[in-house]
Amino acid sequence: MNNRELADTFTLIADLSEIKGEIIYKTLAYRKAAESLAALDRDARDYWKEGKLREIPGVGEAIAEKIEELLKTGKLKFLTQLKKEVPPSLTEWLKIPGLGPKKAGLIWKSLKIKTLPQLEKAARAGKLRDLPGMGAKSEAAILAGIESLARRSGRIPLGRAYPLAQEIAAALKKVPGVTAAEPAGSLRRMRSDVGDIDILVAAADSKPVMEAFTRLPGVARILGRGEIKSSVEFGDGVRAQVWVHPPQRFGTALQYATGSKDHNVALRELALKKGLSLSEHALKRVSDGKEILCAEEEAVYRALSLPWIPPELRENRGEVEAAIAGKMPDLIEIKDIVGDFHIHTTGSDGVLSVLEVAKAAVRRGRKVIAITDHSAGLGIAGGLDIARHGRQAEEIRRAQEALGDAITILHGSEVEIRADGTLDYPDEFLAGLDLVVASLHVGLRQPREKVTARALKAIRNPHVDIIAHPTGRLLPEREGADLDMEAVFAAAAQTGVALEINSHPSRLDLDDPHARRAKELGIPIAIDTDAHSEEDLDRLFFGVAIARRAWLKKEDVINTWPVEILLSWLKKRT
DNA sequence: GCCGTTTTCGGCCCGACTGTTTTCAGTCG
Repeated sequence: MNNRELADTFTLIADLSEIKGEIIYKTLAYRKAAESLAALDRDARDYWKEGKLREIPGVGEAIAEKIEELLKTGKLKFLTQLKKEVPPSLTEWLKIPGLGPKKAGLIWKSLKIKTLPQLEKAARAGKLRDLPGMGAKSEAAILAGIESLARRSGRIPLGRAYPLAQEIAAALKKVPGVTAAEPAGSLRRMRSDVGDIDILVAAADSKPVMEAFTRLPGVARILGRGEIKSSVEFGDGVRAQVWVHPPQRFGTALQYATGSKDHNVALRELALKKGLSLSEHALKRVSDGKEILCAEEEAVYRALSLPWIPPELRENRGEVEAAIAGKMPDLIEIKDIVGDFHIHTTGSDGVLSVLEVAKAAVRRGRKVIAITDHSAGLGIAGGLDIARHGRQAEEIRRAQEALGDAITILHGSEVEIRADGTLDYPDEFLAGLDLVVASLHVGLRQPREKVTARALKAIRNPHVDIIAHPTGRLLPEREGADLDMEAVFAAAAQTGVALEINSHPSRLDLDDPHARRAKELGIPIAIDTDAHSEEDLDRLFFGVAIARRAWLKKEDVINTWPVEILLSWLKKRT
């Protein structure tokens, strides 16, 4: 049972407990443990083996015992019993906007129904409106919620949410009286997926903002509309909400709305120690209740004697402590990146020629790129056989000649790690390439031992320089391979191979907890675009954001190295 | 159920919004 499955199990326990009517703080504790497990940088199994389960935040005696039972047996007696008391199918209902645990429990107990289709039938038959505390409107809201559920598919990948948030913010900035409009929430923290889109607006009068917001193109449904907050749902099921605060309090509001929840809790605690109270609306002195107005977010942190903390770090993973100690990391920035070592061309499944993609890279300030088309084994992508590599070498030579000093073009390959663990090209051929990226695309569902062994074999091949998108996950749906990441990290640390943060929004792999762990172990990190088109080159931005969430500095990332240093690193790696 | 440089017991996230209410409960973030 991996971390994700453990986290899902505790989320299920929390949902069922809530419907059962268990005291709220118990369910919160299960949720907190689930979040911690999902964000863990190492396998929970390792913590267990080392007897350190209780070092995981939110894991105490009872939850540690449950984790142990799950790891040992794959089952949990407590959960089996709970499922007998509360039908697990009811958790489906909780995904319906506007229907929470209390109403779910009420409907289940009063009407003796427990599935989504039964609920829809009951709502259509008008059977919900007569239940205590409910009426025709709640019944209609549940029906609308069921329909919206059919359109929505859980969390929204950052790659989709980010441009939409920018559009909304741009539209609201044009409303008269608006002095600022910024995305907040997990999107501003650049999480790889977000639940919804939060926008914070500074304006003295909220009415025109709410008016404009609820009339944005694509809005299918207005979920709520108030003076401070409104929320809408777009036709594709994505939900967005806007908060409007007066400009002189914008900093406090933006800080609050950016979160994370845990970061804010840590800040509030720090504020109290300094005799201040921090809330959504204001920063106040406890002694006399006098408000410290913060129009800028920096002012909030300054009032707490802290440097401004970049949003990507605000996950309560030590950033508040680092800020207090004056040890904020100097995070990598997009301008630090000079190289891109994972690029496709028309040689395989890209749409640009070598010359075209090289020119596009020059326009973006890159000094060195590696052309890494797929190897022959990935037939679906039209991978190159060795003969075609000869022609590509010639194409690269001509492009290099045309561009001169503007950029260094390396001849590389994204070589397939085959299902049996061998690489797609013989070692003699790999040795002749400038740079070798190795990837898992096939056999991702192999058992842990087998798929891990394949990755380790590639890491230990002396010709491999970078392992691309190590887990092979695809957002939002496909989970990565069941790799023993600690083993992968140990091997990478030993051989000095670089692990990639793939910038494509559907990958973002390594994720930030893994990238942070890799950095701790001194493993070089690559941030590449895996570009198949010109637009893909601009998505480097997402990869850098993940690196920042992983606390990476410029020097941790090989794409920032001056060309000579990079070349000598490659030379040493054969 | 977790957690502690105020506490090993008694706190824990709280405010906006909606609907069903006539003062509040449930949901959401």
